[in-house]
Amino acid sequence: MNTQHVILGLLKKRSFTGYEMKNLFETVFSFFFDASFGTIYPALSKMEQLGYITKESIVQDKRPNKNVYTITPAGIKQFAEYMNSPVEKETVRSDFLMRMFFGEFAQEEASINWIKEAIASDSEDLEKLEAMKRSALAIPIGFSTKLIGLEIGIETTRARLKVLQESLLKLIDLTNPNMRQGDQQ
Amino acid sequence: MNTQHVILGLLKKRSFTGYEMKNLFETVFSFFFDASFGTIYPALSKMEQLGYITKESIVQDKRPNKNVYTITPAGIKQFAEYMNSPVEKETVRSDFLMRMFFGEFAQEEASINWIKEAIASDSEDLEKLEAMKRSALAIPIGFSTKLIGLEIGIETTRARLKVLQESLLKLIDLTNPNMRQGDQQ
DNA sequence: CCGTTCATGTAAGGCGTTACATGATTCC
DNA sequence: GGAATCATGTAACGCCTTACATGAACGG
Repeated sequence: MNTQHVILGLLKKRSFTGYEMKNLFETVFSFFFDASFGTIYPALSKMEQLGYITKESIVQDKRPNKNVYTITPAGIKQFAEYMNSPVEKETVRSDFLMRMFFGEFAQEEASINWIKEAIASDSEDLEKLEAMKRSALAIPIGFSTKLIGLEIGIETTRARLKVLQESLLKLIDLTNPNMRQGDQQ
Repeated sequence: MNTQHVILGLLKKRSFTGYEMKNLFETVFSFFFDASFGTIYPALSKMEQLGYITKESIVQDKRPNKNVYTITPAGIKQFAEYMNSPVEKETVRSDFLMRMFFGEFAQEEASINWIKEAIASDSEDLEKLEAMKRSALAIPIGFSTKLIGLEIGIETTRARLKVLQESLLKLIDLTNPNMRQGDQQ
């Protein structure tokens, strides 16, 4: 799976500009995919050359002109090939977990701060995902596989948060052995 | 965080060969990092050139010769710089979740099979992670941030599995509306 | 005998990031 | 007045994947 496949999937639904695609990547896809403008625009040019998509330039006033892309039969075929290929293994790259692994080489305070940051960031993510779920359920169409990504996002983020919060308490206890419940510095 | 930083972190603990590093990436790091030989060996050459590590060639009989790498003061400094840099955002790339998102463009049977495959793969991962946790706890040193990665791996995989199993039942229900509990085909 | 482990590397190509470049409009 | 939104692109560079290349020893 690469950016081209994802773009084709989006364009199967309707036509989009590169800018709109980036917005989707930052919201609905944020949990399992990302691509920057530096990836999207060159991909669109290449796909147009390859005949998978066509470009229509739309002149706007009060706004910059925009290019709207539409999938072609060749693009539809290409997307079908992707959907028939074996599913690739999920990859995760976590600088945070790497630092937890190398925790012995960091100052205790640094580790504690990294965990606090992770909790803050995961909490934000969780809120966003829950908001997305609410809006998805507001239009009731019954169950769709589209909800699976959202559900997995929500449940795994909750699980992470729980582990992080418990770990933070344990670490603080180790760093400050004299501090007990109710104590204040 | 890139492969060089991870290698430096490993070598802070003790010296390793490229081959041994790859084993670590496949086991203890598998949940949040990966690097293939095609990444590791060129990285080691470059790091030697840059003076971050030194190479010692060891001749073995009954086994291929090997190169054991050791960190230098320059490498230690480089690693410290990494540990002082801001933590990068975690990235996930999931072909499986993308296909769930594009589920409407796949045959229902294909979606069901992908979910079954995901359940099988996650179950295997969970067993491996739990085995790793057991061996980590067998040497009791109390709490260490190293356990956080393991815990997060275990708890998020459990959360994923739960969502997947529930989703599978819902999908099968939709596909086969006449099948009820207790029915057999 | 066959698969796995041990062990290292190269080469080509694809993919992606980051920074640079531009600029009007609209909301606070 | 300043930040965000709308909107597209290039260029350089770095990183990583995949396939290729080699080959002995050992366990089942």
